[in-house]
Amino acid sequence: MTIFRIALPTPLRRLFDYLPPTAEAQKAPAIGVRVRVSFGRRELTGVLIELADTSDVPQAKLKPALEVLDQTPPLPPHLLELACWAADYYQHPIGDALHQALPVLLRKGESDQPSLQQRWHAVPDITVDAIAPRAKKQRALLELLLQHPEGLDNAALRSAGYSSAQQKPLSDKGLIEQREVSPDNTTTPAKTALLCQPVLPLNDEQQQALDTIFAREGFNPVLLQGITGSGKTEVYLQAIERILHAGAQALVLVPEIGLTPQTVSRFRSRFAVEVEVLHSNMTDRQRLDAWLRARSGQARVIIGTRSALFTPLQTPGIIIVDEEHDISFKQQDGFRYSARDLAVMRARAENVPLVLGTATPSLESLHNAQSGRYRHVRLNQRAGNASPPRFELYDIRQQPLNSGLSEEVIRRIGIELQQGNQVLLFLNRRGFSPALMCHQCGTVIECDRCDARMTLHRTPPHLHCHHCDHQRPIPHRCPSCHSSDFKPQGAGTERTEGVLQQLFPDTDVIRVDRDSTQRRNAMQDIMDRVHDGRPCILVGTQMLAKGHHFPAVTLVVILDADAGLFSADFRGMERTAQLILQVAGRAGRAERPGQVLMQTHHADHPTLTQLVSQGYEAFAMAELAMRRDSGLPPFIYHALLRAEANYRGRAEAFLSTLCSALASDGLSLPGVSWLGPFPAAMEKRAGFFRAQLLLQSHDRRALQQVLSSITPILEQSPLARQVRWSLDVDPADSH
DNA sequence: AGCACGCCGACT
DNA sequence: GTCGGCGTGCTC
Repeated sequence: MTIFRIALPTPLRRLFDYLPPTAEAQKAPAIGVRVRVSFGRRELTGVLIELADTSDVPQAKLKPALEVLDQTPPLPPHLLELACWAADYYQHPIGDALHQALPVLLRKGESDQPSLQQRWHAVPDITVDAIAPRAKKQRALLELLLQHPEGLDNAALRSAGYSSAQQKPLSDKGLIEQREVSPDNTTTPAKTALLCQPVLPLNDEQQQALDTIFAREGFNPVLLQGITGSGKTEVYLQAIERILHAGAQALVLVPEIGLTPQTVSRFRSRFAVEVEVLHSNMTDRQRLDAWLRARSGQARVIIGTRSALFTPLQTPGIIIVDEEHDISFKQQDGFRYSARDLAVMRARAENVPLVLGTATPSLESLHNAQSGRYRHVRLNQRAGNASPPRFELYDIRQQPLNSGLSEEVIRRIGIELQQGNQVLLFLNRRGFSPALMCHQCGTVIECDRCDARMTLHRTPPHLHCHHCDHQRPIPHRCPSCHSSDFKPQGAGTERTEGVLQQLFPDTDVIRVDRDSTQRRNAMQDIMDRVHDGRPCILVGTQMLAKGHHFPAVTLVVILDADAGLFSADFRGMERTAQLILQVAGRAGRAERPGQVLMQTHHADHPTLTQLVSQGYEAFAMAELAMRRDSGLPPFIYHALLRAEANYRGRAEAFLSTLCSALASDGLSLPGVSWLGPFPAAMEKRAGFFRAQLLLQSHDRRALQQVLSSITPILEQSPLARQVRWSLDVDPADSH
C-alpha cells in the first residue's frame, strides 16, 4: 500500500497521511509535487513529503487525495530541502513554511506553467533618432526597448520608471508594438552583449573585493564591508557580470525599504539581459510569472526582498545580500526565518559565491568573519575622492531648546541654507509629540489597549497609539482632573517640521515619514523636489536613512543621538550605531564635504565618542568583546518563547508550566539554560498581556533538540487554547 | 488556522 | 422565538 505523507498549511506540526487518488493511474508521484486534498471540511493544497508503506493512522480515517497537481515538483529538491530544514530550525509548522516558499498562486493550486505574456518590442530596423531629442523620456524608453530585443512587459516598464504617458505616443506612432511571447522562444536569448552600459573603473579596493568573491570556486561567503559611497554596488554589478558571462543567474536580496526604483534602474540600465524584480505591490500573477522566468533561466538577474530567497534558479551563479545587517531580512511574525542566514545555507547548497554587503555589518556577520567562516573585505575609500563626513557631538546639557532644536543647530542650518545647500534632520519619532500631558495634574494620556503613551498628531488632529494603531480624538478634558489645559510633551517630526518652517519661512521644509508618504507617489514627488537641488530642509524618520541618496545635503543633524543609548535590549547600541552611520551616509555624497552634527546629553559617552572618532568597526569590535564577556549573542544562541493572553498572568502561567517541565521532566539538556518567564517590556499590547521565556545555549544542537521536544508539549498543553504562543529562534530583538 | 458544534443573552 | 457571542474539539 502506498501512503502519501503530505505537508498541509495548518499550524499543526505534523504531516498528514492520505491514500493515493482513486481516479489516477498508480504511478508514484515525485517528492515535492503539490497534492490537492480534502482536509476536515475544506480543500487544501499540500506538498508531498514522503511516500510510505504504512500509516500509524487507523485505516478508516485515511482519505484518498483528490488530485496530484504537478508532474514535476515546482520547487527544485534542494530548495524543498532548504524550506524543510528552515521549518525545523525555526520550529515552524512544515506545511506553512513550505507554503510561504511558494508564490501565492501556486499555493492556491494554480498551474506552474507560464502563461503567454504580452511584451513591448521596438519595431524592426528603427533607431532612437525616430524620436525628437527634446522628448527625452520617450527617447529613453525607445532606447531601453532597443537594448532589450527579447521585449519587456508592462511591469518591467513601470518599474523602470516609464508610464503609459510615454508608452502610448510611441505605440501610436508605430515605433513600438506589443507581441505575445510564449516562454519557449524567449528562453536565454543567445546574446553576445550582456551589458548596455560600460563598467566603471574599479579602484584597488574594489578590485580586491571582486577578486575575493571569486577567489575560490563554488561556495565562498564574503562579508563586503564598504562605507557609504565606496562603490559596493559597482562591485555587485561586476560580480554579476562575471556570473552572466558564465551563463549563470544572480539572486540579489535587498531590504524591504531598499527596493526603490533607483536601485532597480541601476541594474536594468547596466545589463542587457532580463532583470526581474519581485516586490510586494505586484499582482499574484505578475509574481508567479517572474518566479517562473527565474526558474526557467529566462530571467538572469533576480532582485527581491526577504521572500525572494526561495526563488528557484535554473543556473544559480551568485547570491548577494545587500545591507545584510537590516532586520527586515528576519521575518517578524509567523515563520520567523532569517533570509540572510538562509541565503548562506542556500549558497552552500548551490555551491555558489555569497556576498553579504553593508557599511555597518551585523555583529553576527562580523563574528563569522573574525572566526574565519566568511572572508572579510573592506572598502574604505569613497569613490571620486569625496571626503567622508565630519562628525561632531554637540553637548546640549543645560542648553535652551526650541522644540528639541538647540540654538547651535538652528544657526548651523541657517549657514548651510545661505550657502545654497540642503540640510537633513533625523528624528526617529513621527507625529507631533510623543505624549500629551495634563498641565494641571500631570496625567499623561495612555492607550487603553497598551502600556504606552499615545502620540499626538496634528494633521489631522488625533491621538494615535504607535503600538496597536488605535486612534481616538483628542480629549477636551483630562480624564482624572477634568482640566482642559493640555501640554504636548516632546517633539516628533511633525512638530519639528512646524518649528523649522517658522524659523525659516522662505525655505521648503519637507517631512519624510510614514504619515507624509502614505499617498501613492508621495515619495517620488518628495525625491523630485529634493533632487532639483534648491536649498531645503528634510525632516524625517529612518525612512530617510535607507535607500535614497541626497547629493546636495551637506549637513545632517541627528536631533536625538541619545535615543537607543540606554535601551533595554542588548542590541540597542548596535542598532543605534548602524542607524547613525546610515543617516550620516546621506550627507556630502558629491564634491561638497558633509558634516554630521549630533545633539546629545552624553557627549562623553564612551561608545558614542568611539563610534564618531574611530568609526563603526572599532565600535563593533568593542561591542563584540562586551557581548563575549556578558555571554550574549553571537557568542551564545538564543530562542525566545513568547506568549500572550487576554488576562494578566495567564501567559506567564503558561510559560511557568513549561519551565517546570524543563526542570523536572528531564526535558532539558546539559548546556541549555533558561531565563524567565518574565513579562514583556511592554506587558500589555493591543489588549493582550505578554510574557516571554528565553532559552539559551552555547551548543546550537542541544538547544535545537530541547526546542524540538518542547513544541509538542506546548501544542498539547490545555492552557495553549487560551494563550497565543510563538517560538522565535535567533530573535532579532528581545521584545 | 479554519470550521463546526453547542450553549446562553439581547433583539426583530 | 432567533441571531450571534466565543469556549471546545477536530482535522490524515
